[in-house]
Amino acid sequence: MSGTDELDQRVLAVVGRIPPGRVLSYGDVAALAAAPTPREVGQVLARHGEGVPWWRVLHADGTPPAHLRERQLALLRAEGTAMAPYGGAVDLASARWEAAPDPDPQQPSLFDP
DNA sequence: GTTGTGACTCCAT
DNA sequence: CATGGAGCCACAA
Repeated sequence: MSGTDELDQRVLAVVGRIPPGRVLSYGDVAALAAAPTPREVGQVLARHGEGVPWWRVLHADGTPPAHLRERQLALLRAEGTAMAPYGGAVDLASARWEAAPDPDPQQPSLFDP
């Protein structure tokens, strides 16, 4: 079997469960999907991104890739995503999705006073 | 096997 | 704020 296929599935799974109005950076997706590098996330979305909300993934500074800039911003704005004051970028501080690193039912809560 | 390219990110200048 | 370089990994020619 090929690990790359599994990687594709993991990346698509992570992107697929980003809720509307929320976003992640390529680096975030890479970390959550255990991708080797953020670049690979972009490659996966370029190849198989048709079935997932790819527009909820952007650069680490909240700006979308140049070739998708207009379309992606329009989609994000349509979902009510928190935009930066100047527009043209997402306010990551507000819109960044606080995803659980891994929804493990076996994993006890780290917060246990 | 080498080289160029890409939906990345970080750091220095 | 703009540029460049390095680190990074997969893929096509």
